[in-house]
Amino acid sequence: MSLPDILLSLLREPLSGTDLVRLFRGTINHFWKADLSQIYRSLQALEREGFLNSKNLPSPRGPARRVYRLTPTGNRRLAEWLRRPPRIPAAKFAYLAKLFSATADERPSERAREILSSMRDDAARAVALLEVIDRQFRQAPGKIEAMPAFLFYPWLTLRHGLLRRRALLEWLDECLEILDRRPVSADEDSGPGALSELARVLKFSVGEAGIADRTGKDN
Amino acid sequence: MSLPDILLSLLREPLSGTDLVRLFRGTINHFWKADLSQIYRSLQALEREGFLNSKNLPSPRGPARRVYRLTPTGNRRLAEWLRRPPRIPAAKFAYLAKLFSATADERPSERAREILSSMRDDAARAVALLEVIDRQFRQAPGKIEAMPAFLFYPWLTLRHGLLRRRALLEWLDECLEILDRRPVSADEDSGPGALSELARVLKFSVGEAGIADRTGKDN
DNA sequence: AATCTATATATGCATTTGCATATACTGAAG
DNA sequence: CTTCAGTATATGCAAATGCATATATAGATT
Repeated sequence: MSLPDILLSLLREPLSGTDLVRLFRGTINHFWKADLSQIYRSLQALEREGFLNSKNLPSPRGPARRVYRLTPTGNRRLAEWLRRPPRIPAAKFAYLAKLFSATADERPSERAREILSSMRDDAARAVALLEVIDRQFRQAPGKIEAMPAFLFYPWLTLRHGLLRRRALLEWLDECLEILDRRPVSADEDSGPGALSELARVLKFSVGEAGIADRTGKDN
Repeated sequence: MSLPDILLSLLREPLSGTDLVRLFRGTINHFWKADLSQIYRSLQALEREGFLNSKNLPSPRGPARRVYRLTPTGNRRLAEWLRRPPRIPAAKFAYLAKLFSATADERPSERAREILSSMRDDAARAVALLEVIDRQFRQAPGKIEAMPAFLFYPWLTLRHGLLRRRALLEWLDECLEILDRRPVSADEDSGPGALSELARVLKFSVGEAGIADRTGKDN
C-alpha cells in the first residue's frame, strides 16, 4: 500500500517512469524494493485516480517520456501520508528461518556455520557498497552538519542501512564465536518433541500440552 | 516461496495447523510473518503435493485437529531447502521512506524528529519484549554454551532481533543528535531539482541530465 | 532504407499476502 | 436441551509482488 505514496513523495519534481526506476535502483531499493512493472502500474493508477497528471516530453536519448507531475490532490495525499505514523514492516528473513531449524540437518552446527558465513558474505558486500555511497555523500561540498536538506535526509537513511549491516556483522561474529565454544555433544539429542520443549520454555502451547498464549502482537 | 519450506522445517514433529499458528505467533513471526490463512492454505498445498500427510486426532480442548506429518518426499525437500543459500529478502521500511522525503513537508526537521521518535518508541518496545524472551531462554537449566540444540539455534535468531533493534536505537540517537546540531538554515532551500542534485552526487541519472547508471544489483 | 541497439512504456500471469468471514465442532453454563 | 464461548479449519477476494515478455520509438550502423 505504500509504493504509490513513495512515488508521490519522489514526484516533488516532475519525473518519468524511467527516472523513477533509476532512482529506485540507485537509492530507494535500499529500503523499499520495487519492480519496474510495479512502478509503471502504480503511476498509471495514480493518474487514473487524479493524484498525478502526465505529458509526453522528448527524451535526450530515446523515445518520448511520459513525465508525471503532482496534482493538488496528489500533494494533499502526500502531506497526509507523511503525517501518518508508518506501519511496522513484515519481517522476512529466510536466513534466520534456516538457522532456526538448523537441527533439521544431520549436522546442525556445520549447517549453522554455513548459513552464518553465507550471511556474512552478503553483509560484508552490502557494507562495502554502502560505505562507497556514504563517501559520495560526504564528498559533497560543505560541512556535514550543514549538508543541504535534499542530501541530508537521504543520507540518514543510508546511514541506517550501513549501521544495520555493521550490527549484523557483529551478531554474526558473536554467533560464530559461541558456536566454536559450544561442545559438540550439545547438538546430539535434539529428538522429537523439541518444538514442544521450546514452546514450554517460551510459555506458549504446542501440541498436547497447552499452557497459555503469548499476548500482544509481534512486530 | 519460503513459507512452505519453513512449515516443513517446523514439522519435524507432527503438528496441527493451530500448533503452527501458535508457534508463529510466539516465535517465527520475529523473522517471518505469516497469517493463519496462509499457514492453513500452505499445509493443504503441501499435502496435495505429497510432502505431508495428515490425520484427524482429538484435541484436548476443542474439535479434532488435522495433524500433519512429513512424508519421505517432504523430508527430502526440507534437506534440500536447508542446503540452498537463502535469498536476500526484499527491504520494506516505510519509516525510512518517510524520512527520505522529509523535505516534502513544510518543516522537514520537525517531521524528521517525529518520524525518528516514533521509530524510537517502536524499537524500544521491541527491545523490551525481546529482552524478556532472551531472559526466558537464559533461565533454562544448564549452561549457555551447552544449551540444548532445540533451544540454542532459535535463541541465536532471537539474539539477531535483539541486536538489530539495539543498533536501530543507536542509529536513531545518532540521527536525533545530528539533527540538533544542524542549523535551521540548512533546510531552507530544498527547491525543485533536489532529486536531480541527489542523483548527481550519487552519480546516476535522473531527468534531463543523464550521466551513467550505477551498476550491479542492490540488495 | 533496412537493421540493430538502447531506451521507454506497457501487459500477462501465477503467486503471495492480508484481512475478513464462513463453517463446524466441543464443552460448559443456563 | 439450548445457547454460548472457545477452538479449529477453511474460503473469498482484492491487492501486491516478481518475473517474463511485448510493443514502440530514437538514433546509430551498414
